[in-house]
Amino acid sequence: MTSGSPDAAADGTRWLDAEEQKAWRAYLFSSMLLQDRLDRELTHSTGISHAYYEILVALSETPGRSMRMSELADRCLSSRSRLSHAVSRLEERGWVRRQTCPEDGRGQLAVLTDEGFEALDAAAHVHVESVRTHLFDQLSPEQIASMRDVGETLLRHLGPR
Amino acid sequence: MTSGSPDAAADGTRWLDAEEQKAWRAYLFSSMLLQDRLDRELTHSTGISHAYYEILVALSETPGRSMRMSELADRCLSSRSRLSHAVSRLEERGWVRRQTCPEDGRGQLAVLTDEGFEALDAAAHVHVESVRTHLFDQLSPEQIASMRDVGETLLRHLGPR
DNA sequence: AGAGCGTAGTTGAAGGCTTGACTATTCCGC
DNA sequence: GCGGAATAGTCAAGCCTTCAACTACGCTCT
Repeated sequence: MTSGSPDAAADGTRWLDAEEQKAWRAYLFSSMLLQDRLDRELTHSTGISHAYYEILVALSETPGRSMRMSELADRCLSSRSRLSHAVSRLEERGWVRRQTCPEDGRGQLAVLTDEGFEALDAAAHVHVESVRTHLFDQLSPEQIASMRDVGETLLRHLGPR
Repeated sequence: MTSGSPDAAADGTRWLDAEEQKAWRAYLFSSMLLQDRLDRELTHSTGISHAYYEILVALSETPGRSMRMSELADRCLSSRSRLSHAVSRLEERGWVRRQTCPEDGRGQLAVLTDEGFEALDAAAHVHVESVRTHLFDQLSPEQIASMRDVGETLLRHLGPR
């Protein structure tokens, strides 16, 4: 919807003016295209989607290579249900296994297996190279700094759900 | 994967250093959270997902409120198959109808109905207000300008598939 | 005219995600 | 320690997306 007035209209809606529209669309489309591109390159050359990759990364970065399901879900910006399904599929591939949590009988630990670590290692090369090619190689140091600044500002607002 | 060296390692992979990691994650997580938030607010208060919204917007901005399927797919960053399914569902709701293209017998035109336009009109208020609240209200004019600049730079690289 | 090729769009099956309901376990106040 | 509330995780149904055919039409060369 392109609508007339730059600020609050008669109906109270604060429509976007033409410049704001352009800024918003450039941001939206670029982030969608970038995510799409990275996900496809990763999926096609390793068989691991970006969502699964994030799970493996999170586990690999933790001492013991294991994490509670809920914590893992939070880190991966995933719902619990989605994570549960994803871990089941990773388990089928032999990359992760479940283990009941010693401290809390309700809890489950997702543990990265050695096979999982190897798969991640292979995927990491591909993924990092993609991020460099499509993001860092395209931007100046100043642009990278602004990108981070904008990202962090938005995170402070969006982070606490 | 957090890996040691800042630049090209022995294996040739140009790993990200700690600062690059932070910049990349801030960008990725903020754009994911933002899209998720906007989509949820729109879906919950209007029953229209962001993907459908984009389709309706594209149609509404065109003279005749109609567009060829392929062109529509491109504008919505959608595959043809995905768009075809989506239009079928919008058709069931009575918001869009299909019409064979006069100039090219192979082609189909998606046409926005009056009901579709009304639904879009209602949704637009909600969506624009969300974008303001979660994006523009959070950023300074300088940040907005950088966001646009970064987005446009990335688009020039990613746009031509 | 007709063969062959490219383009436009659709379809169906397979798999992923979301929602909401459900089970199991722990925590807390008495 | 016991009953109720809260928390952790799973599961099933339904929707969405993807992939790979598949149909239908137009274009070109002979």
